[in-house]
Amino acid sequence: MEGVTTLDSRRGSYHHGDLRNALCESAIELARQGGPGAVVLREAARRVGVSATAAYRHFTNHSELMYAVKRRALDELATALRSALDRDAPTGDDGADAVRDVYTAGHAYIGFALTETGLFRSAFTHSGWPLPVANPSSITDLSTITEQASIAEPPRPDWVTTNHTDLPAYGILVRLMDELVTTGRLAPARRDGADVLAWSTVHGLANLLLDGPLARLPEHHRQAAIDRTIDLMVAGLVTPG
Amino acid sequence: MEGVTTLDSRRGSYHHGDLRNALCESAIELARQGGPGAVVLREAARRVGVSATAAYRHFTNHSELMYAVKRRALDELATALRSALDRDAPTGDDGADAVRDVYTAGHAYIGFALTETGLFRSAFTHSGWPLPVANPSSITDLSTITEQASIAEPPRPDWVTTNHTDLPAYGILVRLMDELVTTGRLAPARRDGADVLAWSTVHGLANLLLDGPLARLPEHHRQAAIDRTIDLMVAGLVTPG
DNA sequence: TGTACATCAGTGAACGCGCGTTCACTGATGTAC
DNA sequence: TGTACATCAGTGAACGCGCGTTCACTGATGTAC
Repeated sequence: MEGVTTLDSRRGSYHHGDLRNALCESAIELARQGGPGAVVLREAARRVGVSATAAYRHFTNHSELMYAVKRRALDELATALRSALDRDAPTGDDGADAVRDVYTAGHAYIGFALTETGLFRSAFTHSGWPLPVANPSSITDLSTITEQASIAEPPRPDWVTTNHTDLPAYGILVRLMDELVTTGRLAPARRDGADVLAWSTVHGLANLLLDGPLARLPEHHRQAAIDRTIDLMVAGLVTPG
Repeated sequence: MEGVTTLDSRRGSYHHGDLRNALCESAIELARQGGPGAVVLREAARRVGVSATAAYRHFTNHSELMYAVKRRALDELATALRSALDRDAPTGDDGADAVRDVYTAGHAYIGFALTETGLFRSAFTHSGWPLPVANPSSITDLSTITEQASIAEPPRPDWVTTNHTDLPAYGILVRLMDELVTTGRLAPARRDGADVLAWSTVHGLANLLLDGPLARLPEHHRQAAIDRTIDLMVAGLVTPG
């Protein structure tokens, strides 16, 4: 047990030992409760029990902290999707499973937006700092994007890459769409852009429900709108099985 | 010409005569240039050439000003849609026209988001103050909504109603979908929720392009993503003509 | 038609707030010899 | 193994900023008699 002392033995001492992560965690919690506007550097430091100045040893400024929160929020979204999908047991009918997975992911996406609203808003707030570039299926020449992206990179670009692993939620979506094609439930001619369509649909619905004109639908109408929208989206995409 | 003096003759005098509108206009301009965060009561007053305090004769607080901006931004969106639709001349084939109108409106929606980004963000920013409730086609019992809505109303609810006229953009969408049904291009069984689906799709795409992982697509890929997404959405909805 | 007076629509100074950020600093840590 | 010293990771006070909002006020307007 002696090898693992580093973190715990340092806690409480003058040197925190893991302050960057602690600040991140604290900032995420602020975002979870109050959305992107609640991500206040001073408050995050306060909650960790450290002076505000200390944060500047680990983040060049507030934007970088905000950016870290944004990335983490996107990760939590992906995790939510993944764990919803994991709950689906295979039925033996691969095609039906593939379609069902799209439903599941769609509902999980909306569910995340409605229950983790603060994180959802933080994930998609306008930060000024660019996200990694998504890689829609309709775009074949990835190299161009990667290039273009790294040219437009902000000052310290090491925390930005263009790998798919950086956008796990999008990776999940791509996999789901591929699965539809593999099982013959999505015509290959419709595969291009199908991921962006699916994403746009659930993302737009989430936003309309949160901040748009659907914000005050009574609960059961809200659920009906969600079900119906996802139904129509899937029905428009897949070929009947 | 003597009857119309009121406004102009008062301008420059101690009493402005139309300060509420002037502040609104000023605030809208701030929103246009900098989004919802740029809507600063003091700055709006400054630009009108009036003390900040004066604004409090016309708005109870900053939220009410923000709300006015939000409403106006939604109006401008509707106007953009309408004028794009007006540019389409009838071809004689009503069914084809109805489908084309959906394309046109979809592209105009995205276009508005991309060119009037500040206003678009302001229209859909989280304000804390509720918008009028949209009235999705899948919800038949309007009276329930209206009731529920007015119960949950904020202190001074006279500028909030639940009429369709208050959500002109949504009214346009409803009309387009009805037209699809009338011309036989949308199966009546799919009519319910079709408006919410269409709205979600373009709204989601707009947000992903502005603040999401599609934000940094190179221009021509961006245009391809827009075209393809709207194509797929329409294709999934209408019956081939 | 003139006048007294209530009301309306402005003014300008000030308040408190909390933020991001900078500064000069100091205690803890790790490393070269 | 001990020691000198560079570097690292914190501290606390302070700055400037601009905001929303309140206060006591005053000049302009409109109305009753």
